[in-house]
Amino acid sequence: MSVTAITMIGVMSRWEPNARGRLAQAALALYGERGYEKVTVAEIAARAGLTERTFFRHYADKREVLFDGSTRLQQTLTEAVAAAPAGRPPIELVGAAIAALGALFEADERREFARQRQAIVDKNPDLQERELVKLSRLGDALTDALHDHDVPVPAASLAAQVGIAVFRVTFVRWLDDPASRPFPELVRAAFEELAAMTHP
Amino acid sequence: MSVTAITMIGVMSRWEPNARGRLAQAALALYGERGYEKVTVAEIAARAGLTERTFFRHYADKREVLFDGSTRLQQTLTEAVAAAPAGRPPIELVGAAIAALGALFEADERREFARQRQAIVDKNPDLQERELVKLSRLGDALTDALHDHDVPVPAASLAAQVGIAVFRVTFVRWLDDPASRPFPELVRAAFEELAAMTHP
DNA sequence: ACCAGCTATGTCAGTCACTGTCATCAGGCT
DNA sequence: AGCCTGATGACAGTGACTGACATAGCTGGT
Repeated sequence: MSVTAITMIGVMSRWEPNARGRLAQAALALYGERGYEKVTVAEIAARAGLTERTFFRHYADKREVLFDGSTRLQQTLTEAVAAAPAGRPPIELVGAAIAALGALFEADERREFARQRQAIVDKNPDLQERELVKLSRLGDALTDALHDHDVPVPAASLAAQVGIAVFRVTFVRWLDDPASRPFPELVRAAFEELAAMTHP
Repeated sequence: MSVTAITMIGVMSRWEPNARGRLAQAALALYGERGYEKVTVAEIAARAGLTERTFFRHYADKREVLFDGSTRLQQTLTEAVAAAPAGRPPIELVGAAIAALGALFEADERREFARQRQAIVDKNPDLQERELVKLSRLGDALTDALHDHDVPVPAASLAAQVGIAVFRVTFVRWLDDPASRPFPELVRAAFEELAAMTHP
């Protein structure tokens, strides 16, 4: 049993596997301990048992290591829109897509990871800058997905923008929720609030 | 007549005056000629007759030199909201505030400057990143201004987001407009489109 | 007129993010 | 065994940005 499940299942890599994951873990730990600015890339690489050069082969820059998940977020979002039945109102498509992100947030470790990550990002303007970009790209992807699903462009971009706004709010609530309610439930509640707000 | 009007009117500064403006002008020219990435800060400073260190005393970083106007934008926006009569619907306040930005875009040189600047920003992801941040902060400021003007928070943030979206669209149209219509006129037209879109 | 302080600038050394290039090493394939 | 490939290491270099200190010209008071 000295061989891990991953080693048995996955494609065997040479050297120590999962260099990318080790780098991300090391970065999160160090950023959390000393703050983003006071950590050098060389230190992250050293903690992961690698060199600085290798860090930059896995991540485009020092910030990107905290935003790795955004591609999976985008992918889940567009798949959910594509899988939805045709002819539904745009806001409903968006609601379903955002709720579908809950699948990525199920495990408790995920929430703990997200919490640490968010605490770091909230303390640094450069990281907030990058987060804005990621959310903007997420909105663009959502707009495209809606458009591919026969939603006319103006309605699509508006619905997508609203959807991203709801996501931001809901994500923070989910991180802070003392009752640990599941993410899709909070999404549903947020969209109901929104409906009540616009239909007095 | 060898003494310029500025020299006669303004407060005489030591050395050559307006170092900040010269840096901005040099940066715009060089970024335009060779692209943002292929220009060094030292080169910008040299063209302005200054040193690299002085550049960083005037601008926080290499990008910021292109985003100097955003503080005046923000100021104009909040003043316009504060000056509006109370009790009007939020979207109307926002429309008036965005239209008020036209005062900053009157002179033809302004349009030419904005055009050059936008061409540069559109070619570089780092600059686009910064632009997103500036627009986001503009939205925050607009939200605050609306809130101070007795608009409840949810309506304020929604109206502000919509306002920023309209601003982005209108600004591009204004830059490209072959008829050179004034900015506030285009803003009005955009808000009418929006109204028609939401009231079929 | 002199001195003191203030402010914008210059100078210099240093850190660190990021890149290009070449060497190396382990495993798979023939 | 020999070759190829993909991930890594080693190393040098560029350029953004910072901290510390020096200097020059103005400004105010005496």
